[in-house]
Amino acid sequence: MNVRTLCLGILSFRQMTGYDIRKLAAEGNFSHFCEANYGSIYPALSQLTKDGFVVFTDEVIDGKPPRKIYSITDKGRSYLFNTLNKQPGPDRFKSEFLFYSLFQDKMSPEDFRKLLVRKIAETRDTLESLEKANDCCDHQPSHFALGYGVAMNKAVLDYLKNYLASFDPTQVKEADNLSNED
Amino acid sequence: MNVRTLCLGILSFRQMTGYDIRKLAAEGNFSHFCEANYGSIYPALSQLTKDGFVVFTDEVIDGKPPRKIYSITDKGRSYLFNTLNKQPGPDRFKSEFLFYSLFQDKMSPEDFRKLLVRKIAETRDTLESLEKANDCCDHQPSHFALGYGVAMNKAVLDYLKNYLASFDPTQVKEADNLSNED
DNA sequence: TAAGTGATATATCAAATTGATATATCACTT
DNA sequence: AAGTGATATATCAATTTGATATATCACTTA
Repeated sequence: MNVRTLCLGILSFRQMTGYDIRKLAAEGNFSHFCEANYGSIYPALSQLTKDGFVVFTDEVIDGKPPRKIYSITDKGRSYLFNTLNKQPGPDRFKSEFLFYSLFQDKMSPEDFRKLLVRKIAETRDTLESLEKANDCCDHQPSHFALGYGVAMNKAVLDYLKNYLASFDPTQVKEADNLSNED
Repeated sequence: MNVRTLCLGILSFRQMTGYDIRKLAAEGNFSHFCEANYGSIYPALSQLTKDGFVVFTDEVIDGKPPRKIYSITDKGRSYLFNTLNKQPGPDRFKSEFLFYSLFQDKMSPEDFRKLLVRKIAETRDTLESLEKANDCCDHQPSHFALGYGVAMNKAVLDYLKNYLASFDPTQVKEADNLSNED
């Protein structure tokens, strides 16, 4: 699925700017299972406009930066639902952390432990943000996807904590106290 | 982490051809947490050769296609371990399936159920392959990463099965009988 | 009040990567 | 003898990433 279809899908929920789409797809709840940046979103919107799948209105309000507000058209909607009838491709998971873990025996135990502790903190933060989002939108379309993310991250967090505990039981607390933001 | 580092890491375990690397990174056990294709691997190997991080020997055996067997150099090894000292980037997860799930209320229940059943079969196949791989290589460097994948896919499988059950209890068996290979 | 920071907003571009395709040989089956 | 599938290298258009440029506004802080 390319960025054009992603934009079309997001615009099917409500009209918005390219900036808004990027926020959803790189920071918001959508970002847990899709990704897109300005460099692909703006060209995608241009192409979709050319194809008649979306239209935009220039909003020029005095004292605000001008915006292009994109809306999906009937043609775009029917193209989207046609795409959605095809089978989705497989999930894709990339983890630099797991690649690093292959070299555990080339690192000092100290270094690997640090890696684990950081990953635990990161996973816990992700999990918390997913749970929070899931509580807020009980009947939203994203409820199922958020629950999927919660289940996945819970399992990963357990696995990591258990591994750290078997590695060194005194260190589980360290991860609990480390915020991921530093 | 780019494909050059990926190749370097894989070559640090043993010498092999570009074709072998691609198999690991697109089909083998490595493919569960990293990805690369010919189009990025061969250019990466050229660059690594230019940089002196790897060397290759031309193997020309009569009655076999000629191969370039790449090995990591000391310079390459030290560059790799230097890279591994940096912090790994965050995991990346992309799921076309979850994106599709956002449009559940735009689909017929029948269509969404089919989507679920297929995903369950796919996840079960992935899980089985990970468990099998993990059993074979108890003390391999990939043991931790495979366990991570097992934990993740188990949780996802449970979540999907529970959702399907709540959706329609008679259909859980259908997923159990459906092979993913069709 | 001036300066600085961070959010909003659009846009572009080099570099990296994907996904497909081309080419060729060998092993195996039909 | 023909066809299929695995081994093996290589290229390329299209897509995507990640960074950067530009500009305005809101807010804080010195």
